[in-house]
Amino acid sequence: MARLGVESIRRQQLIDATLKVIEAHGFQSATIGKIAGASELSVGIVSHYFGGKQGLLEATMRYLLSSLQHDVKTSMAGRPNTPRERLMAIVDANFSGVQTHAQSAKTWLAFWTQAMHSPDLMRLQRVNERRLLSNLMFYLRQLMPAEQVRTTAQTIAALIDGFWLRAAMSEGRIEPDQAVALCKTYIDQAIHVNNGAF
Amino acid sequence: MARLGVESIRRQQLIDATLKVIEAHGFQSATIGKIAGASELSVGIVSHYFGGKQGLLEATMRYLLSSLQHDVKTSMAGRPNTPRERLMAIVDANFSGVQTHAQSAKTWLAFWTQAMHSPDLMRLQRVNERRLLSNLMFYLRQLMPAEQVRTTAQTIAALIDGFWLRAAMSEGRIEPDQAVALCKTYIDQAIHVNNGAF
DNA sequence: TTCAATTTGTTGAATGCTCATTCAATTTTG
DNA sequence: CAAAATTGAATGAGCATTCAACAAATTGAA
Repeated sequence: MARLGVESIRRQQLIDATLKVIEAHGFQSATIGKIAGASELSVGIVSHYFGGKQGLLEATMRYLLSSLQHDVKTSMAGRPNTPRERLMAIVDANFSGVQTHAQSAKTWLAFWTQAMHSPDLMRLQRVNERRLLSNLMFYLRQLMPAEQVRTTAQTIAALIDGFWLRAAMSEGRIEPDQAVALCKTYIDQAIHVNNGAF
Repeated sequence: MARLGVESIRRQQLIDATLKVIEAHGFQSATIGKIAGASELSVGIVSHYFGGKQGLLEATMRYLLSSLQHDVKTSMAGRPNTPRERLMAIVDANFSGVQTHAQSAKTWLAFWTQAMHSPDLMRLQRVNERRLLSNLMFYLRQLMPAEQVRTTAQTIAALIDGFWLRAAMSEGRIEPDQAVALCKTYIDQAIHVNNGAF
């Protein structure tokens, strides 16, 4: 019965171990040996299921990105379907991972850095960035003049990234709650200002 | 005559070479060998002047941070001494490095990542962050109610970091000019909104 | 059911590579 | 010639990858 199950179980074990090791020891010293140890499997298994270390790292980033997508959907599920609420849900989702795993921002940052020298990771990163941007623009379009939409979306995206970075650098000491609050404050400001108040 | 000069010349040669190599090959593969090659010196010289690779990396980050400080001073020099102009000068300075060296954002990002697992680099990073924040707060205090100052400063700082990150990820394709413009737009919005308009 | 045969899953020692560091030898400077 | 500066081959540590050997699960014939 476990024929098809074993493979996905092992893959997830290794991805979880990778995240754990990167959080604990940093990307540079996340070796196959440590990852295998953390997963209670052997070093050889990595090549078997992922073809090598690089494959495991890419799968791990894919997992992080899809988790984020999942968080966005979950965050939107129980809320009123208004443009403003949708924007707030996106902000919440982008910081919900930090709350559960206080140090996961470290992992993101490591992947961003790594992505700059790996075409595959870079591609993943871009897809995600575009999705966030077009998501934001879709809702902003319903709240302000068309010519303000793109720049506002870019600013929100930059804000999210900036606070993530801060969260990563501060060893978890910056409160995600605060970052969320400041992002939301900016969104309300932007809606207000771009409706003739400025 | 060159007794005291040689040391500082060699140090700067090696720091320049380090920046060049990181920009070209990435932080991970910036080896002593490549750095020595780029500086046209030998591998042994690194230990001689910096005690080892880690020492060279720290010195390089110190150099980047002091360059940024220098850019801030320069940027402020020829402008009216009003709070708003000072804020704009800070924004300009934070993106002037990107303009001259299109890929230096990569180096910053690499150092940020590295800093998270090196107490010395982390300390440098924190000092710099505090300086930026208190700088911003000093001028914002003259432009808005006291209770808005800290959060506005944090938002501006996050915006700057966020756009830097974007610049780094986009392989230099995001225009620093645009980032500067959006930061400035936010500052003017914040000044406006926090003076009773919202 | 029982037990080999076969397939599937897993191990970890051996291999070979990259790299930082060291330091005796060499060159340059004063 | 003494001191300072520089070299780069030698060393050894750390690491990813490989693969022959082992273990577990599955099958099917008796």
